[in-house]
Amino acid sequence: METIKQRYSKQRETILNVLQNTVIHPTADWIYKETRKVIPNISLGTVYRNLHQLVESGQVLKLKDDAQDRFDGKTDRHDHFRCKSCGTWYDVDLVESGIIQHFNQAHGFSVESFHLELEGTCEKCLSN
Amino acid sequence: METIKQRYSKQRETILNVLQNTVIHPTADWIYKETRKVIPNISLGTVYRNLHQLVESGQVLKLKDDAQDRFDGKTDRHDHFRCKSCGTWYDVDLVESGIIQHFNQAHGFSVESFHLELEGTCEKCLSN
DNA sequence: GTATATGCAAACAATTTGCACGCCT
DNA sequence: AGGCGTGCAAATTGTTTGCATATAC
Repeated sequence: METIKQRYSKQRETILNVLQNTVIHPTADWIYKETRKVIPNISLGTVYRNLHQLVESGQVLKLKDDAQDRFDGKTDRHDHFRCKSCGTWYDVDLVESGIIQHFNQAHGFSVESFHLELEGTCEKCLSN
Repeated sequence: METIKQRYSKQRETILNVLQNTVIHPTADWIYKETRKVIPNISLGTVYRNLHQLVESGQVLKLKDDAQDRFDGKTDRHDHFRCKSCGTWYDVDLVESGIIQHFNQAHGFSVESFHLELEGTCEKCLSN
């Protein structure tokens, strides 16, 4: 194990700030453009490097969209509703039972499909 | 709306066969290599084109992994457990309550996180 | 015969990386 | 001073596409 020494950088701080002040679950490119408003000469490579670091250190979540990666500055456990029509990602809270019906009523959405992805360590790897 | 006219092709049939006879949720490249064992001169472009068609026509599911796409020949509704250590995707069945505990006991897995992604149409788009 | 499917290679788009220089600590 | 961070541009990776030919119907 190796502790990552992370120095302060204006670029990283700005990127994190941008992410924590939006609800749109943006792509790297959107973040890049937004960050440029504050640091006009920041490079795309730097944005990617810092996003990667922020994900590693748990300050930011990486979401799996169709083409590009998306990022989420909200790191407390929550779920998502993704509109098939406009692609918007909404933050949502789980309800314990009658999930879908309850959900549609509460939000005015129309849920057509859902997918639960569990992550952790499988039996095989646990025994290694 | 346009009905897609899909002709028979040995390539597509073989790809679908490969997908329906594995549980590993493979990448396009793995499918390519596997298909080559049957049709040695099949091209990677053809594999991608057919995977896309099979997804469109609902015969195959596309999963969102980290880097590459993964595909699933099992199309009935089900969920996944993904091992953080070895990356394996397991097919799993949801249980109605006490999901995580029940789950760990039933499979011998150690669930560390989960994420429910709902898809459908949002309120805004419903009114268009 | 005609539209769909193919192999091949070139094009693309998102992301990563090597390098020389800059800036925290 | 030493090492992490940066900007830039080139490289890499996964996927898509144009084109001429082959095949299904």
